[in-house]
Amino acid sequence: MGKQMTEMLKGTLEGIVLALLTGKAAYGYEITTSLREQGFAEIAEGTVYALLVRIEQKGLVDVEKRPSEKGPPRKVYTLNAQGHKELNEFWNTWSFLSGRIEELRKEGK
Amino acid sequence: MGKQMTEMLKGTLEGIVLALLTGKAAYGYEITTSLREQGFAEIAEGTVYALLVRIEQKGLVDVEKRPSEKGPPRKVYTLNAQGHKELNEFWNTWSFLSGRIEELRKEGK
DNA sequence: CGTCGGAACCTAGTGTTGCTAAGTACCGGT
DNA sequence: ACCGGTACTTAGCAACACTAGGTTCCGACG
Repeated sequence: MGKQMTEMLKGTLEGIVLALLTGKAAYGYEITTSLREQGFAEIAEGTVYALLVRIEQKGLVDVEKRPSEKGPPRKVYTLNAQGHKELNEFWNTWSFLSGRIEELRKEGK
Repeated sequence: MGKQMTEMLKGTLEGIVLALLTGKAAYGYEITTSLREQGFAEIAEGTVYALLVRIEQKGLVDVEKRPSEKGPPRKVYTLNAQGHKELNEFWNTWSFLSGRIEELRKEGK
């Protein structure tokens, strides 16, 4: 993974995952492959699982264990009220930063 | 500063500063106040200086010391060829990430 | 003359984050 | 009995922004 992308993901990856969880609960392995299909080709598996542990401990998601036909039980994550709130703040922060940066890009040319 | 913003700045602040330097050389104190005027209200002074040391060591900028009428000599930073290259990569990385995230926002509603 | 404040810069230590690399557990097919 | 895919976990590392101090230089003011 590019070093730049790695650093840029800090602070945004959590929001990305929260956004992925809106409307549709999902489990770790699913989220990882989903991210890869959506272009985040080289996101490390361990990164996603660590992030999920974090947002669980922050109380942003509810967790339910469901048996799988193909392997060990899945941990299914659902966005709860606090998670929605956090996601909302994420969009606010993102909008501000994104706005500032796009302005810089315009001025640049 | 919001925790989210702090984390989100990782990986983008360097690009922001590089962008600020395009076309116009500047020194640390100037960059800090400039950032604050542009809405990054609570950026820590030390953060900017540390970042400047970093991009200097990476060879992205040329440095020239100029005396100041009002205090210790200023270190004026100018974007060099490698800096422009890095900035270009920054815009690519940013475009990709920004595009992905905006798509997530659309899908979210 | 001394000192206070603003301009300008520097640095050691901390917390958060994503990555690396390795491992464990479960199951079907060969 | 073993391999590969599914699914999750963990310890240690590197990069980055922040905290909280500090230093240097100068003019103004009492």
